[in-house]
Amino acid sequence: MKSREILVTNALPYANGPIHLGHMLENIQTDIWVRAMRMAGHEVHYVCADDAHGTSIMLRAEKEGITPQALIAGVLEQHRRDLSEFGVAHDWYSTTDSESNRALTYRIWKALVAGGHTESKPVKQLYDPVKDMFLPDRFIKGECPNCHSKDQYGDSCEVCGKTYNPTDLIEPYSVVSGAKPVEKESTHFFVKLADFDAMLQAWLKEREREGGLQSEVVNKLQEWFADGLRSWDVSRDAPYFGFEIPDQPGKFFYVWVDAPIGYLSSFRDYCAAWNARRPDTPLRFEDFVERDDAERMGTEMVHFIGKDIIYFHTLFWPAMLHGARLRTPTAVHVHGFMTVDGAKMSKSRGTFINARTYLDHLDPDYLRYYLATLLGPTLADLDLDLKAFEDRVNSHVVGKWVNIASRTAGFVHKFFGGKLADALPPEEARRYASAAERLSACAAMFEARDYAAATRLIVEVADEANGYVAEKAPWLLAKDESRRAELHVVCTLALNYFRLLAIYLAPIIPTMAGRVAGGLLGTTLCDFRDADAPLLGREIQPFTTRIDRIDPKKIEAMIEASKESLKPAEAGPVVAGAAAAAGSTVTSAATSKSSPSDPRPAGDGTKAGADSAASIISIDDFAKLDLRIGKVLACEFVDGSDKLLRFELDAGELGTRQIFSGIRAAYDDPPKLVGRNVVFIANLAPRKMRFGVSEGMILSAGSGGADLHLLDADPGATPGMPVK
RNA sequence: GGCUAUGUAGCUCAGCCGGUUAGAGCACGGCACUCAUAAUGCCGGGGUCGGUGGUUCGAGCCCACCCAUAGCCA
Repeated sequence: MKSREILVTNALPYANGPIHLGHMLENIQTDIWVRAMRMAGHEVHYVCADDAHGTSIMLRAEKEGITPQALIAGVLEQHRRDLSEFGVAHDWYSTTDSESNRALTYRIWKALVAGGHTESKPVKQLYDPVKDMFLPDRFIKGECPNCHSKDQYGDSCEVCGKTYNPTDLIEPYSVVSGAKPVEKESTHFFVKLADFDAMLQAWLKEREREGGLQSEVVNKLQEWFADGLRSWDVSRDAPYFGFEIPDQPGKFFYVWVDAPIGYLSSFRDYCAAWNARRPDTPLRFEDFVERDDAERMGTEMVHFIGKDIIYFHTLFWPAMLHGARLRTPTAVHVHGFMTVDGAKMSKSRGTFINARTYLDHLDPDYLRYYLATLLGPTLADLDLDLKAFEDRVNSHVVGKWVNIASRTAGFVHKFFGGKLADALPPEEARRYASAAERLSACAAMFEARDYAAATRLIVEVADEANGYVAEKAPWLLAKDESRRAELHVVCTLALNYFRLLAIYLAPIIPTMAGRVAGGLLGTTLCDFRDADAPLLGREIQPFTTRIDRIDPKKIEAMIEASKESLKPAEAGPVVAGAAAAAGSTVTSAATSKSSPSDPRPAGDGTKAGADSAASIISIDDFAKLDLRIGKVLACEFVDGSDKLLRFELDAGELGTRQIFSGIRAAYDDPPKLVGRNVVFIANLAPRKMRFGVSEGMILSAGSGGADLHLLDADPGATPGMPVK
């Protein structure tokens, strides 16, 4: 198959609250897709960002007594950490409150203005006379005009379900100040969607035909055309946290204008960083974004979103792009929502689970696996049934898959010096080929986002593997010395079944699959084609990597902790909204503690949000680093420190180096690291520590704490070799 | 209220263009095995396919209406 170049995004989490399991559903779905497409040989760029603007953020920052910039910077850090610890491997994670996003937003707006696709007209809206601001519907409450329930929001009644206008409320009041809102007129700016009617209908049909849009999504959108596309109000009055509209002081872009543009500006920042590091193989932003370039290059742009934000992504977004002569999305993949134990996530039941709370108790790959068994290409909602979650992960992952290796590897070490057989006899070769052939269908299932089908197939083959082992009964063969060759073959095939399954499980449970396959077989899992031929004649390691079963006590503890976590957060009704939504306009228990920090740095094209991962350096800066391969000669705990490990590295021509590294939480068995090649900075100024002098720094990936992973070099790298 | 979806064994789901006794996994019961993290293998019980009516030689699958659930309604 021809290798494709794909820009992938998932919806931007709102920077007003922590990542919760609803977000994780989407991020996991997208991440599995990205990993699978890469394993199928395609080039995928996966970016995301925080959605940082809007009234909610502004008010929340005010309430906490900090600037909105400080608020979103703190949240951004949390979001990045939570997502990366779940194994969601965004290539770039930015924020919509960046200078590059401002520039792109302005460019698109100016193109729309120049094309005559905008208009302005007066709009009457409810206004808070005390706070001096216009009130979005969700910031007005009052008595429902239909059922007379008290304290209902301005757009719909949660008791009777009736939708209405905020002006219909009886005894309305502002959620912000409590004042009675008054009607006030203001000029708003609009995008004339009707200009794009024909273009959008054609685009929808074409995308549906090519599989870029689910037909139920296109069906749903028909109602918009049936009623005739109205102009879209894209402006908000000050005070508002967002981008001011060019030449219109006091008018700001509605958050939904610059949010999707954030996909592109995040990607632009990523391209800049990429090109600084790899000028020889540049990544051209234009090839993915400019209409003509994208068409010429055949690049794709794929969005993953929740069903709540369909129309933003399939009407407004393509219209804006088209109006600005930019490429439109190749695909918008829509998923349903997650419920927990059959009901909406509920704070009081403890089923409103934040990503962090989950991570405190359970391994992220468990959830990734469980969700994969449920995820299909439809908009149907998924239920996290906690009992099923426990049972299925324990049965499939541990009982079936890991068990294959765990029950056969021992024989290989006991009788065959840890080496796999050099060849398989015809029956076993046929079995392997047939399993590989059947599993190869997984690649297409992953691409079609039918992970449930892929896991079904994987489980089927795992069952077959266990059946094979039971049928051949290696424990009986082991008792008969004359049947050693047979035993060798059985274990070799079983371990190859295991490896085969690991390859196709890798997109779903990358950490577990990588750890087990790496630890036992000494192989990496990054290409589906590795499944074509079995691993033969190869030495394997003893089976020691445990994948623990889910302990139900940990699930209980997580639920308890989720109940706890909302207690300190009752800060008042900033916004409530549909709390279970997994899309981008989600708010929830406010647990972020942003430290007071400086406001936005001067706009110079670098990312705002003030943090390390993003600023751009020149090639010269990079050249200053002397990165080297070091072979671990010794590694031990450091007395008096619970964070540090002491390393002695063989640095080749540089001699030996002593380095203290704060990775003890992630590597609690230091002798195991001896013999490994690591990457370290050789020209870092030596630093005297209480325990001795540290002569460099060892590189590891991750967010800190137990989430740190040493970098490995492929065979061929020798101590002292420079890393460039 | 309108629209789009969803509703199949205790649980989570699969059922291609309507076609013989409706499938899987988990859970449950029995047997076997003891290599393996009480893991695995074999056998079994369990469903009027949300409801009602209709089209058809034949419907879980098509049509109508109803009920429940979810999301959206610029």
